[in-house]
Amino acid sequence: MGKLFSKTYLALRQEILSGKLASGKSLIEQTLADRFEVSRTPIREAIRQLQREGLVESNRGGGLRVTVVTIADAIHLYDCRLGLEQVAAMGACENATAAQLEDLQDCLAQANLSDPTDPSMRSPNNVDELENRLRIDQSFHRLLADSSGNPQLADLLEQVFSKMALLRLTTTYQNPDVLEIWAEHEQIVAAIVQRDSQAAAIAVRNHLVASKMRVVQALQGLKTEASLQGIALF
Amino acid sequence: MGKLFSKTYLALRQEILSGKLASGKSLIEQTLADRFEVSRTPIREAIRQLQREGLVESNRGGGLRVTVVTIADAIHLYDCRLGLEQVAAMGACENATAAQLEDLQDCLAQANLSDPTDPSMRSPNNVDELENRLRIDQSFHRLLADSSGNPQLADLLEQVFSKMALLRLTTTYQNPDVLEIWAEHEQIVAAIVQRDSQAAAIAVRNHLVASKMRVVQALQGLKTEASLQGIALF
DNA sequence: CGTATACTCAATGTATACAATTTTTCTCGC
DNA sequence: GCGAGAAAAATTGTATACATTGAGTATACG
Repeated sequence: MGKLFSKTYLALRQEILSGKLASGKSLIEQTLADRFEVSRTPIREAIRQLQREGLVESNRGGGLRVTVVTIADAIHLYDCRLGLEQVAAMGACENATAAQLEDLQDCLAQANLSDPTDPSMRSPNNVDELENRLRIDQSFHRLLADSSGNPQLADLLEQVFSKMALLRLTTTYQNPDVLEIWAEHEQIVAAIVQRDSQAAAIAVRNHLVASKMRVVQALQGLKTEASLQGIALF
Repeated sequence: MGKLFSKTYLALRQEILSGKLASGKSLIEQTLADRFEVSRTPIREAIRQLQREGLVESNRGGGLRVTVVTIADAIHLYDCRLGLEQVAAMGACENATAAQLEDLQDCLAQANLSDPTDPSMRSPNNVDELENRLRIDQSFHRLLADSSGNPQLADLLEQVFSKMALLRLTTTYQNPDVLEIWAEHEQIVAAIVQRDSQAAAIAVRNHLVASKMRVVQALQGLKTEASLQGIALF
């Protein structure tokens, strides 16, 4: 029952999100078809879907490639989130169901579980632990988007998140402090629970402005580091 | 040099935006292929692109159709714009080039040209004139998005605009007063010219909140009107 | 008469062959 | 050696045939 294109879509997506297919890598239909042992047709369909999600973009001069996210893009994406997630938070104050509020709180609980005041956990060198936290963070923001009761909004945010996921591939491992976020998340949830949309919007704004700053700093750190080694990152 | 799929894409897009292919109409590859006298392959490519733009969506139960925009969707889309365009306006205050500022002002001038205090022009029964104003309005908002210097943002807004264009097919002709907007547009431009991002954000907010209200009222008018006639609009 | 099963048909999914186009590489003349 | 131009290869675009799936219909059986 599993359509071939959806299998290859999932596989490709996984490879992109895991970095196995690096940012900027150009996608050749025949090559992929050979690798996945299907014809070009399902590959094309899979690529189209990835294009819709923003994980694949067209190379200048024709051809497709895995989307490249530059520092400038990162900033721009954060600004998009800033606009959209404030609206989402206000929507959530009006429309979040009891179940959704619980889910949000569960998310916080899960995060706290792995984030005691133990300083060794604050900046874990453990990659699994980091990935786990990232997953929870993504869940949180996705949950927030869904709670807004605005599917159009959730859709747009999903696209932004996809591209940010690409970004994190290069960033977060280098910058565990990005995970100061949980106190900020708690403020957001608190405001939503109280159905205080002004406070929620402000909390989201604070969170995203701070996150943006953290990430940009991390990226610029990476950049100078890379340029010292003569690596062209962006 | 014109690839077939781009021709059929343009044709299909035109038909959708002009209403010739009505909202909700389901798209059958073979049928379209016959009509445009090409094979199914370019049709599929064209449809995928339209899907990316949000003009085509998947029907529950499989199959694709021209996107249906309900009243709820209209509200949701306005909320998305509210978030995104405020950010756009603030970005424009920082990044708009002299040329872009001029373009924005030209846009206003063009609108005023066809909007003297002549009351007969205020609610033109002239369809061409209405379409012209709509075009100018779209240009204005697109220009605003571009002036932000944030391509990601412009991209997201473009998607929103596409769906709104579908909406206007049913709405605006019935509701010429929607075009009270120009005074509001002037405030936006004034703020951007002065590089006052707070004022710009507020002006955008005012404009979109008002527009949203106008459109929702118009839609609800349509709805009751239609239900009186036993027509299921949404 | 109702229901379940098999059939039919319409639509999409997949493979493949071929065309058109673009890019690369090779060679020839300078 | 190097640039122009032609041959070759690689890549995407298009057509078409066939497979699969799913929805609807007819039919046979209880």
